[in-house]
Amino acid sequence: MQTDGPKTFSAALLAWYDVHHRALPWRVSPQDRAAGVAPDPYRVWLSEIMLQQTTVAVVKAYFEKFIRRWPDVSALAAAPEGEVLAAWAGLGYYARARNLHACAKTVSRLHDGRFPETAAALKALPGVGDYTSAAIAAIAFDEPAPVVDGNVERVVTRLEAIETALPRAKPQIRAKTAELTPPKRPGDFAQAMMDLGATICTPTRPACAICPVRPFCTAARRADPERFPVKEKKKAVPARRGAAFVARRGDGAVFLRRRPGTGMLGGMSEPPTTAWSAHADGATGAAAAPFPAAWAKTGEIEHGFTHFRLTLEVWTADLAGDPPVEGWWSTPADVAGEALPTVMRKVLKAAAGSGSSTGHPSHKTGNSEQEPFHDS
DNA sequence: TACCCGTGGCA
DNA sequence: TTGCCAAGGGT
Repeated sequence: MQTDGPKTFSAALLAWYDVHHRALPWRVSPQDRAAGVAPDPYRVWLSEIMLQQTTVAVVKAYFEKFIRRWPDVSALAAAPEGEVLAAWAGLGYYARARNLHACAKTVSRLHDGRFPETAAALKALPGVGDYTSAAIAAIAFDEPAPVVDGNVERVVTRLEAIETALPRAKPQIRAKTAELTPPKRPGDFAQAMMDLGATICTPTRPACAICPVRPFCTAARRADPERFPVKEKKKAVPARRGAAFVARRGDGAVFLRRRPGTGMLGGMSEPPTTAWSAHADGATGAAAAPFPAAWAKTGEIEHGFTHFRLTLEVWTADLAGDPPVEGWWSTPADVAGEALPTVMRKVLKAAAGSGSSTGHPSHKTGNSEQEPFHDS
């Protein structure tokens, strides 16, 4: 006869986590935690915001960069928003960065630089919702709050073979998670659930054979874990079209402007673009340019957003003077540090080295000044 | 409630 | 190529 495994779900999961937990830059290991090392709420919060809908692999480098540059919440609060957005560029969902900065200022001023210690109080902060408030409360402050992210939804719907489709199943999942969460080590438990979802209870081909909580799992017993979670079908994403206008100066600088502070890519930088029309015949072409110049179409880029696919014509012109619109010249040395979202970096790449107007992204050749200088 | 909001990797 | 998915939140 074999020895009995742990009697409770959380005991089985935590025993597994003690051995197989992932080592992550923002994480205190269960061993260190047991030895009395307290997580830094600032690091927990920063990592949780970055991890919203974003992969661990991508977040690591951004997290290290932010911590080096802004070691505590007051340092982050003191930074200009533009610098935070520039550091965030490429991570996506830029409202997160604006809310991150707003939250840092709130904590720094209203809370004297210390984060609230309950899920309820944390949830009042900008950018901190149901998931993040529970995660911070559990990990940083040992509150047994139910932490439900996409991993937990998958694990729990499989455990219980929940047939209700998401998002309607959320209340049931949350209730079951609350029931499973132990009064001791709630932070390790939450992180263990997420590690389990990320490494064992994966969306496809889950590794049930080595799962530490298989004895508790209904879906594994029925041999159909991949059916869960059941989700509503998503609508097809529409296409939009527009044009971007890259003005270049003799020294290679490009002309940028700042987008409106809210909405799509809010507060981020861009070369001037038209509105992005849902119609294929939307205003594009040189006539749609923000100011007259010898515009030449040098390419097109495509970019997938969450709710539409964008095709952007790329128009290029060389300018002698300053354009009659608000913005600034960004030299080749400065472009890397601009708050340019990925879609706009694609535009600049498509415009670079386009003096011969084929539109094919090719490396710079240094002969990009053959268009007549024009206008001002 | 349903929709808005980025990006990159992978089957 | 297309769709799905990743430690969701705001409105």
